[in-house]
Amino acid sequence: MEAQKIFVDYLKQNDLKNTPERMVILQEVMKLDKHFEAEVLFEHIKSINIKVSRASIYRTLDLLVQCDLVNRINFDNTCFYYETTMNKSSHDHFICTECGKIIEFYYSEIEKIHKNITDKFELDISEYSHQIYGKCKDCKQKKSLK
Amino acid sequence: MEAQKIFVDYLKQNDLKNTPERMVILQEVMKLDKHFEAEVLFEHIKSINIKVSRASIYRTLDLLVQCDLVNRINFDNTCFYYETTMNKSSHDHFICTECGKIIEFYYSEIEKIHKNITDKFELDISEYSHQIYGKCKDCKQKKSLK
DNA sequence: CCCTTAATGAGATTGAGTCGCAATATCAAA
DNA sequence: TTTGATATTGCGACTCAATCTCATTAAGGG
Repeated sequence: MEAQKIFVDYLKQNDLKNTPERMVILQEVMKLDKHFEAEVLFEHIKSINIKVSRASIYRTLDLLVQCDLVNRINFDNTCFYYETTMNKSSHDHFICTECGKIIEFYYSEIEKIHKNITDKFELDISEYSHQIYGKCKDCKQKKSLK
Repeated sequence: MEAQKIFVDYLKQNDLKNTPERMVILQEVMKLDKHFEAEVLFEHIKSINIKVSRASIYRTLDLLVQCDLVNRINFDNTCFYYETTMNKSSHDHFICTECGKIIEFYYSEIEKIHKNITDKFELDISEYSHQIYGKCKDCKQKKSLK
């Protein structure tokens, strides 16, 4: 299903209004295929001469996370990062602490673990966060050359 | 090995000085058996009439993390949480988004995944972060009674 | 077209965490 | 011991993402 339809439906079902600001934000977010920061999105939208306030950026990103069009990820505690979920399967991230490079990975075991925990403790899992930090191949070699 | 000896050795090996502030912080941290916030530790130490500045709390916690006596965990992006590693094996956390309850869990598959990724991408993993969010058994039931 | 209700923008505010710097303490070597 | 190079401390100022306030504006059902 198309992202815009999902979002519009979500708004309607929750008595929220379909505003130009929300549509612009969705549209620009869907163009991004990498992880991005709220501030960067704000600057980007400003740079194409569309006026949307910082507060609306944050508020709308929250909505997009709630209707599962966007994931919010906490890489480094400096700020949240966002990524669209469309055409992407569940995945986790490796972050190189030297150069910032990000490697996405997927292991079905993760899902099995979550299923197991859900059953064992009778939980209702809504989201999860799994990041690995370290040095990537290149940075590891650079380091050892010194 | 005793925590204090590990810390003192670490300081010596890195040309860092053994100061009363550092010893007090270590001592108070080791008394805590739950996850705690830097600010709470700061207030606690102030409350027992020991004078250590906020900056020293943060700086010393960083050192304790570096010498592996303490883990730094990012639960909710409001702030970092810390926990001692002594007498504890590697584990991850489930955080109830309703009541804040934390369940610790361990699956050896996580380590296998990390080993696999390390080999595949030739990485050098230094740390990882794995949290699951949702409702615990109690909060799930409360919710469904409404 | 109205009217209720939600949304927006601008700027103030928050709060964890960091930084700069002068004053002070540590500790190895003399 | 005493000295001196260097690390550490504390304080307060600062940063910066994110949130909040609130007056104004807009959406959209009836």
